[in-house]
Amino acid sequence: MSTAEEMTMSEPGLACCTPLTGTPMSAAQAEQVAPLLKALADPVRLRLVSLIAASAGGEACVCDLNDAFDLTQATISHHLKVLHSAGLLDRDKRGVWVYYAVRPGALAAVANLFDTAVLTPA
Amino acid sequence: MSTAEEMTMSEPGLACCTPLTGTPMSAAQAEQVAPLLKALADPVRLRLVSLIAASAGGEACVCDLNDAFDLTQATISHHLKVLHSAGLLDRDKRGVWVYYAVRPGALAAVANLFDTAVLTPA
DNA sequence: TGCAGACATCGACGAGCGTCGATGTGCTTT
DNA sequence: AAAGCACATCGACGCTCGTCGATGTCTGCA
Repeated sequence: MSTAEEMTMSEPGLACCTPLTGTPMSAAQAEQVAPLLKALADPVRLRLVSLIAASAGGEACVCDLNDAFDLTQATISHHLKVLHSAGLLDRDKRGVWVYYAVRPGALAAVANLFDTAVLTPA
Repeated sequence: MSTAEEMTMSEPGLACCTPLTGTPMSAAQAEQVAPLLKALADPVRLRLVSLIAASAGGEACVCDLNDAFDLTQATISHHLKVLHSAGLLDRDKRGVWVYYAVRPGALAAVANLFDTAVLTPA
């Protein structure tokens, strides 16, 4: 899987070289964060997370979420599985119904990434 | 685009209904934010933004970025175009070299989305 | 015991994405 | 004017993704 083994970064004497002032994100760190963002980078999944977070108790059952979209139940179930696999949603089965809840701190971690991490220049 | 006309699946008197306490994200808003996240949801692009932000002056030229990856120059150019088209990067051509800079406030806007928006339950 | 509802899984299809080599464009130097 | 460099663009390839209909699994009720 891991293909890269990069070194050669700087050649002295070139005019276009921009020195690094901060510490950029490592390749391993990027490969770890990207799936989180990829899980959120979909209009339907974004609305799903929003709907769940805006529900009472921070949780919602699938039947409610299903009615909020013009999509098949199979598709909604797929999107919920993606969000759950990414660690963004918690799954709780109660009887016939399944309740999904936003995992505490999951979204805050994403926000923190763009707030205090190496991504923000100033 | 819109394929289905959904049938009303809701029957009154069901136990699984979860009332909304907050205001969830609208479909239009989700369609507007998703491309931003989709542009960031790639390990290479994440590192590109990080490298640019960590560079002196918050900008870096393509030749430097190109050396940081084991990828073709065409691929790096493609990723930079994606980030630029998404409004995350500013492009500035100086002579032969092209400098990319993180658009001010772009990442803060994403962070703000997960901080104060309807996505955070508590 | 059997049936109906809620949700997950499966296989399939079209569309989009990441990557590449090759080529084009524009600037600089000789 | 010609050559060389930096970067963008162009097809093309394989792979992944979003969506669907069909089917499977489990629960609760008659």
